[in-house]
Amino acid sequence: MQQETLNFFEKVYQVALLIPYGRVTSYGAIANYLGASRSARMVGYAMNGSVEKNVPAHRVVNRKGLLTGKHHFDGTNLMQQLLESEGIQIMDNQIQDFDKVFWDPVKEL
DNA sequence: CTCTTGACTGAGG
DNA sequence: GCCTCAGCCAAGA
Repeated sequence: MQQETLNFFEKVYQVALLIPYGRVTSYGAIANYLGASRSARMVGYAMNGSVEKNVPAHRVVNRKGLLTGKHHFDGTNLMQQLLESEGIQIMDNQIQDFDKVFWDPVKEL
């Protein structure tokens, strides 16, 4: 489903939308899937419009499983609550059992 | 065209 | 294992 017609941002959105319920992934994983493993920052940068794109950005965290992007939500623990509502355990902005809930688009797709 | 910004990552101390 | 530094790349001013 690799459409070169899509922009980098839109590709990020597409992958993010494919994240299964109760799973999470990292910016680097998405970037790697897009063939831009060096552009992990762009993935997060693209998420600025994730809300408008209906993208589950709360399922996307950094490689440590840390909710680094929670600032970009309502500004509170909204991101954490969304993840917890999906069955993901979070403690101190850090996903517990990260390697268990981790979803790698390269391997899964 | 140049400079700045950033929801990142890997390597080194 | 934690902290710091540097590299990387795209978009906006």
